[in-house]
Amino acid sequence: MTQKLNTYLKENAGVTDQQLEEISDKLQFRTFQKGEFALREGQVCHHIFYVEEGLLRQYSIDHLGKEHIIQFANERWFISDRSSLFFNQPSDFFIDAVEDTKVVMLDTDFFSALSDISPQFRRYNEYILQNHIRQLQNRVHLLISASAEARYLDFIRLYPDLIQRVPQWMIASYLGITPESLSRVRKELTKNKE
Amino acid sequence: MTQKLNTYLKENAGVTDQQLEEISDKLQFRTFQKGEFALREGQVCHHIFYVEEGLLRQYSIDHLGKEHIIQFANERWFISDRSSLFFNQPSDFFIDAVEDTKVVMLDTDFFSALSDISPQFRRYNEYILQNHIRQLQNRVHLLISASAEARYLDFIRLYPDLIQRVPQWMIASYLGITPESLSRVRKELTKNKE
DNA sequence: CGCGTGATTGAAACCCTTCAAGTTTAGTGG
DNA sequence: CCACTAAACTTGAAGGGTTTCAATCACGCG
Repeated sequence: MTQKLNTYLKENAGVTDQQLEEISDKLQFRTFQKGEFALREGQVCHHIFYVEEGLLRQYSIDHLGKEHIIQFANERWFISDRSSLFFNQPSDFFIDAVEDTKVVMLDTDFFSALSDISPQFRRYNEYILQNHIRQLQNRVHLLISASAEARYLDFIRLYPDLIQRVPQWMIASYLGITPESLSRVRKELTKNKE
Repeated sequence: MTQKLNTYLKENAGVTDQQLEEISDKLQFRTFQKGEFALREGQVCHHIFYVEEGLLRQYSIDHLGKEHIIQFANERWFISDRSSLFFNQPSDFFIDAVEDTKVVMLDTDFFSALSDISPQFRRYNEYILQNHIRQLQNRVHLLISASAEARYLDFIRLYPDLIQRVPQWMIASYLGITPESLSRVRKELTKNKE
């Protein structure tokens, strides 16, 4: 058992060492090099990835070959195609490494197994899901109501650390605009600061 | 206990009559007339609403006074501001009735209480949450990658019944476009069919 | 009937995209 | 450590999709 996920679950979800022992067979460890795929379109997703170090992203490629980034996951975040995982369907998405990344791969039933033996984790799991819903709802709200500039400002407010680590064109893709547009938005913003 | 939620939980989540008895104090029944509010911006949301009959919508109003619809909920759907409910914060949203609507109002702890006494419901609750995430992810994906026309086509594919029940300007608001744009999109579509 | 709400249509404006070119940055091999 | 190259970022001009504003039309309801 890795130290980090261990610590994370003990601190945040009140999971005990003994409980972690019981389900240790549902874990694998891996590293992905920058650019390496954790999931490809068409595959069924069999794991939830917990990022110990590094950065993963989930994205689709449309019929014009353009990438659309659904989610980033850096340290202490879970990422997965829950659609594919939970409903056992081929994924529409890719997941790959933006940086060299160390992950823990959790089996499909890791969460339910841990839920069965730990009521505290059960609540924590619900917290994770509710939080995910909240975040997605926020994003939908921004996408239907806010300009490119407002969305960018929200992004840097929410994920200030990612700005340093993610190339600008990926942020543009996450925001649903072109790299050129983001460049111009940033130019405007520095202008107004002076 | 209303017949409909009762039946729903028994059929979909394997909940027993006895279990339903135990938590019957966490339920209230209400009707909302068309236009009546179930939740206003600034209030803390204390319930999850299960729609037995009718149609609710959740939306925000921006600084220009424009409405942005986050979600519709018709028969057999749950709706709530989970952000406000789960994290006990004032809501950014309104929920009101698009049609006269009969609902069951579930207390904040209804779901966790039922989860504690029914492992089957626990899994069903997780299913609901996962499904919600899947739906929201899909919507984010459409919003960052698809044109107004494509988003509208997706809407009528997913919610064919709502087309009949929801005024066009609300659909536009849900899609993140103006009523005028939606009108033009529809005009184009009928043209191409001929 | 007349009023209000929702839907449509047109013209101009605006935001963002596209395409193309140029500049900067980062990584690689000599 | 420099030279080279590819990738990322910037900038400009033209175009497209969507919005805005205003006017008109359609419909249901008191």
